[in-house]
Amino acid sequence: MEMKGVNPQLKKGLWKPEEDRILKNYVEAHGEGNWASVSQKSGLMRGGKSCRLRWKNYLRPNIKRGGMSDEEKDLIIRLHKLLGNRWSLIAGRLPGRTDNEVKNYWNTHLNKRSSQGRTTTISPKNKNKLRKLPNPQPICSRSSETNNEVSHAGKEEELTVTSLWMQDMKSFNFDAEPPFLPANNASFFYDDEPFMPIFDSLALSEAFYKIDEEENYQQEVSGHATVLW
DNA sequence: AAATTACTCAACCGCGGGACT
DNA sequence: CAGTCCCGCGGTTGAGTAATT
Repeated sequence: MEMKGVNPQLKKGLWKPEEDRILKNYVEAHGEGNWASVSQKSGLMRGGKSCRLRWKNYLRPNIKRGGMSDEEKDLIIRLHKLLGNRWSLIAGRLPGRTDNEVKNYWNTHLNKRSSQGRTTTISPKNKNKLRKLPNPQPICSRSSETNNEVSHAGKEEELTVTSLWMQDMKSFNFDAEPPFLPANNASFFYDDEPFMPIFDSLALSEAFYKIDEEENYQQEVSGHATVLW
């Protein structure tokens, strides 16, 4: 039996353009899947997981790059409220965006926890630990955003995001049509990743139940339907 | 101008689940 | 049923870069 695990021959780290070209050519010729053999057959000295990730997050057709639009930000916030950290599910609602990109965007731009408590000077040795400090604030709390982080370029964006969030809390209508079908805007979804209404709606309805049970939102929110589905 | 600090995001890791034998 | 393989997910890291001192 062959040992699984670390292969010191395998290359790690950032992909070079030449490696991208090899992987892209190989996958376009042979199709996706069986990533473990890709590195051998293509000549890439990369692990299967690395190849798969590079393809999925970067080389795959129809990947959208660049900053998130306001609509995408709004959608991420809303879906995260519903689904939590189920990034692949959230990314499935954002055409051209990957779960990794959504996760990164949330952690760096939308998650207030990651930007709180940075006012003290941290030594270089500890700087990486800073992000791991537990934070008692709930996700998306706005409690501390007025007393610091007022002097960088992201301020305007944060205000936009948080105002969207406040708007969301007022406008999201949990009595609206259940999210079981995408109705007439099917073009909203991936062409190459078909929407799966049954599984998706199970997850979403589960999220609805949780919200209903834990926070009793249905009594608090009312008004017009919003644009999730 | 150089050093330090902060931030971003591509990529890695470990784990769990499904398919197959 | 147990073992193995493969895939996909979410958490985390750290290199590269931008901003600040």
